[in-house]
This record gives sequence, structure tokens and C-alpha cells, in this order.
Amino acid sequence: MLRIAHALNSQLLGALERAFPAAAVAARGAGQPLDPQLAPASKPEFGDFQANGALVLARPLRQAPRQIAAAIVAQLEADPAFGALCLPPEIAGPGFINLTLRPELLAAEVGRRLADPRLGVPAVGDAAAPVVVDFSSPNIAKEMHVGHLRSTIIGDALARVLEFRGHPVLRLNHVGDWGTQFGMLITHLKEVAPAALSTADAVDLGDLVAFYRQAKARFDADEAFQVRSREEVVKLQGGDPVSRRAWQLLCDQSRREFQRLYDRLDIRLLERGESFYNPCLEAVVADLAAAGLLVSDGGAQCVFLEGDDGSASKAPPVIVRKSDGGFNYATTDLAAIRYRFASPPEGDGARRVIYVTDAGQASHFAGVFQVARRAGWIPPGGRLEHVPFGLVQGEDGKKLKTRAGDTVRLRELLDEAVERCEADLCRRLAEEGRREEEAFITEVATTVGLAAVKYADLSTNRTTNYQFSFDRMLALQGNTAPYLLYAVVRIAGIARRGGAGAALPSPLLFTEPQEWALVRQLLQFDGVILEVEEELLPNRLCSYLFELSQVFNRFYDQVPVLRAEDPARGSRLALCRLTADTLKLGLGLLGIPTLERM
RNA sequence: GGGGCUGUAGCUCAGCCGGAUAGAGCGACGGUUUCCUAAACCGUAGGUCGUGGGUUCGAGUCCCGCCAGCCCCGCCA
Repeated sequence: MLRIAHALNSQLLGALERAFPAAAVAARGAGQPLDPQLAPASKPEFGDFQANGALVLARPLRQAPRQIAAAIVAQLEADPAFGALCLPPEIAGPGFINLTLRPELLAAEVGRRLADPRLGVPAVGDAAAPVVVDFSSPNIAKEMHVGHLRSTIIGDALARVLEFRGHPVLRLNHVGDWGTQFGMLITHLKEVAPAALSTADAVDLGDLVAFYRQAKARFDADEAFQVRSREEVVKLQGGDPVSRRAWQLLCDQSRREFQRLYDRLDIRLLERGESFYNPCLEAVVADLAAAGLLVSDGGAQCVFLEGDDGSASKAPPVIVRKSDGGFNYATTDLAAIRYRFASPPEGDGARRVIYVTDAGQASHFAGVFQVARRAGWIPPGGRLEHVPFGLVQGEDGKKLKTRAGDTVRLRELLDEAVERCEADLCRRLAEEGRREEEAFITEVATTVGLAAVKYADLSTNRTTNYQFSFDRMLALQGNTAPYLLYAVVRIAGIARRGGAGAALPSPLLFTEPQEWALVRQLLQFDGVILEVEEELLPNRLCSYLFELSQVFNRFYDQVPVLRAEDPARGSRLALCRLTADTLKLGLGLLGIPTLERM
């Protein structure tokens, strides 16, 4: 549909310029070329598209908007290329031009899409520069908890969409693997399990969280331990081999635990933690000094921020070197930005860098981004974007906690979703008297449970806080994963009962309004993907897929497929097939696999 | 005190850079099954878009003030 929209837009623009040549010249001279304001029709009865450009011209042309619209329409109707695309346009309301595409054109588009594995979504060329998506980013020696849920799920979905569009995507896991907490962890490890430092896999650290707690408790209670821990940090940063090995051990252990969750959620990540940027930190500060951005304040090296107009900002400065000479997280973040935009081999050569972190870090990133921009590290056309998301709240509207008031572990949260799903499925099977293999039940519960967690998160606009509710996300009706998965299953049922290998007629022939509604919904897929790529809002894709499922279910309910006679039967099978392809691809881009039966 | 985000139906949320009579889902109420999975479909009720101004032919959407909630605010990430 994008291709058609582009064609229509240029035809409209041509009509506009032919109808009002003087205004077109004047507008171009003023740097504000005429715009037909082509948009999708706001209601089905208005056709496929509407052009609102006539309304804007009313004032400069001192003519009634409907009169202007009529002049544009007259030009359009004189254009044979337009006539090949659309039925005669209609002027409605204050001066909207409503456009309806020729039905046979829509049917042909459906046919073309069935033969296209990309379903009409254009791929960016080979010359595409890398896009960095920085997401998930847990801390070493800590367990992943509900706070990592949104970054992980949203980041993965965005990466999938960008990859599908053909961008080389670097999925970076910026893990917290460097910092003062390693002093106490290593000191504790050395004292509790010295064997681990000399023999591979001698000790299973087991529950790293418990280990972290023990170390923290000693650190808080024991002054001598504190001193040893601080010395340990210095040794680690100085490259002491034993300290490095202990650090490596902790990282390896954490990595294995993270990986179990990533495998379960089918998420690929390239680990590149904070420590990776250590060698660059000196150079970062030197760069900032050379750019004249550094100011010493209270012994710390700072960059003071500016407002949009270049005036001094009231925001606190970005500190890149502490008064004790050490670097902090802002320095690391700056080093990461510099590295990611820098050309290979000294950097990633990225043109777009995306950070998926909670909204609470907005001001931190705003400051760091400004410094990077003023330091000249962002190449022309380079995009640096913070993709913020809101808190995960419980149904009481407060930050999600367990009943005991603890942080919710991600693993346990996923377990509960799958368990609830399985219980629900078993109850339903019993009610319907269905018998299924254990393996089937496990597969369905796992797929639906995890899909529900992902979809619930992705389907709301990420900028607002998100109210977590197992009952809502697992509901079988409404904008939920189970509802969408069920639509796929229905189509799979049709395929099993004889629709699988059927030859499709050409041209496809549609007669029922439910068929046309489905056709129009299907053809919007390409536009939605490009919108998600641009706006980085996965909920747009979710809404689209939900609407597609609704339109399909209406069609399925009201229009027979297998029992119809050809050519209707074949044409309807084509719609089923394309619906299934679109739902599978779309859900796949959200990181959600589909099922044949459920 | 400074900054950010949010405020739309009883509840959870959309609203695609200003366009036609503000949309879903849940919940409520009522209906549909000799037929491809009823995990579905159809219908009814329900909104002063926090509030007061402003800009505009046109504002849920843009600007300003105010109110409420959440979050952030210099050497932690």
C-alpha cells in the first residue's frame, strides 16, 4: 500500500500544481511547497485515502475550500494515471477529497503479496549502516528481575523490526560488569572459595544473589573488609591477574544465568559490558578537554549543560571525572557513544544508536547526549535516541513487588505466567472433554504464557507506566496474545481441512464486505512496519495485528471458506493464507512464536 | 526549589507530527452454534478528553497558567 500511497501523493501534487500554478511557485519560493496532505481515510465509508490539502489553501487563495477541492479533482480526473488507480474522487465535508482505490487493484496487491516473503515491506539497501540497540543490561552478580522485563522485551522487538528492514543491528547488552561493588564481591570470593581462583569450575557459586547479599552484609558490618574491598578495586583496575580471574569467574557465572532467561525468551544479545570501554575513558576526557567543554568544579571535571537556546541550563553538570580521579557511569556512557558512532576499526560505525531504558534515566541521557553532540562525536545524519518506558506497576498502581514486599524475579514471573496458562488450558480441556498429550499441553502453555507476558508489555504505549496483570494478559478475549494466537490457529485449522495445497485463482475475486475489510487491513502491513521503525513504538504493530485478528474473525464467522464454490473459495483461501502469513510475521517481529493448534 | 512523564468511558488503554460525529478491550446488559475450533461473532448502555485561557477555518493533539499522580535532580547506574 505504500507504493500506491506514494504514487497517489505525486499525482495529487501534480494536480495541485496544475490547478494553482501561481500558488505552487509562491509556496516553493517560501520554502513551504504545497502538500496535498494525503492520509489514510479516517473511516471506511470515506474510501481508502483522504486529501486534506484543499482546506489549508483556503486562506492564501481566498477561495472556498470546496471550490479548491473541486479544482484539484478536475485535474485529477484529467490524469489517466490517476484513473487507473482510483474511482472518481468525492468531495466531502468542509473540503476533504475522498479517494477510493479500484477494487481490482487491491485484489492484485493481495496476489502480489502472497508471492512476496517480505509481505510488501521494502528492505533497506546493502549500504545500510549499523544500528545499535542497547537493551536489557542487567548487573553482574545480580539476578534479573521485573525491572529488566520491559527493556529486554521492547529492545528485542525493536531490534527484530530493524533487522527485518535490513539494517545491520548490533544488539548490545551493556551489562554492569565494572564498578566498586566488584571489590567486595572479589574479596568475599577469595575468602570464601579460594579454590575457585586456581581450578576451573571448582566451585559452583550457585545462587549469585545470595552470594551478593553475603558480600554486601560483610561490607556493611566489617570495616577491615571494607578496606580490603577498596584495595581489591585498585588491584582489579590495575590488572592484577588473580583479581581479574575472580572477576571473570563472577561474570561467567552471571552470564550463564542470564543466558538461561534469554534462551527461554528467544532473545539474542551481544554482551559488551561497561568494562569494554575502560581503555577509552582517558581519551574521552581528553577529547572533551580539547573541545573546551571541561570545567573543574569542586575538584571534579564537569561539562555544564546548555538550554535549547544555548543559555546555561539549570540542570546539574555531567561529571566525567570524579574529584578522586576516578571515572563514573557518565564517562562510560560517553565512551560508548563515541565508540558506537566512530568508524571501524576503532568503532562500530553506527548511524543510529538506540537506548531502551526506563524513563527515570531521561535527564541523564539528555545530558550525556548533549555532551556527545557538542563534542562532535555524532556524524551528520547520525541519530542518538533514548527510548524510555514507564514503570511496571502492580494492580494496586504501585511498583510491582511480591506479597512479601521483595523484588519480583523475572524467572518466577515467567514461571507463574506459564503455570497459570497450563492450569487454564487443562480446565478447558476437561470442560470440552478433549484429550491431549502432555507434550502438547506443555508446548501450548509455554508458548501462550510467554507470549502473553511479552504482548502485554508491547501492546501499551511504552512511555506510560504499565500495570502488570496476569488475569488481563492471559485473557482469551480482547487485545491479548491468546486472542491473536487463536486467530492463527483458526486459519491453520482451515489449512488442515483441505485448504493447504489449493491452487489460488488469478485474478482473485472478492464480493463480500468482510472480504474487502480484510483485504484493506492486510495491505496496511508495510506502512505499519515502517512506522514502528521510525517511531520505535511496538504498540503500533500490536494494535495493527489485533485489528487484523478482529477483522479476520468477523470474516471467518460470517463468510464460509471451505464450503464456498470456486472462485470464491480460492480467493478466500488466499485471504486466509495471507492473514496467517501476516500474523506470523508480525508476531515474529514482536518475538512471539505461533501455534498450529491450541 | 528545578526538570521530566502522565491525566481520555466504571477499569485497562489506543488515538499514527492539527482534520469529518473521540475509538478499542474488559466489566455490565441482551442476542447468535444441525456448518472450517463459540478461546468466536452481533447488539445496547457508558466520555465537558484534569482544569482555565490562547493560537487556528478546525484542538484530545500546539502554546501559556493552574491542579493531581509518578519519576529524576553533581561525583551510584
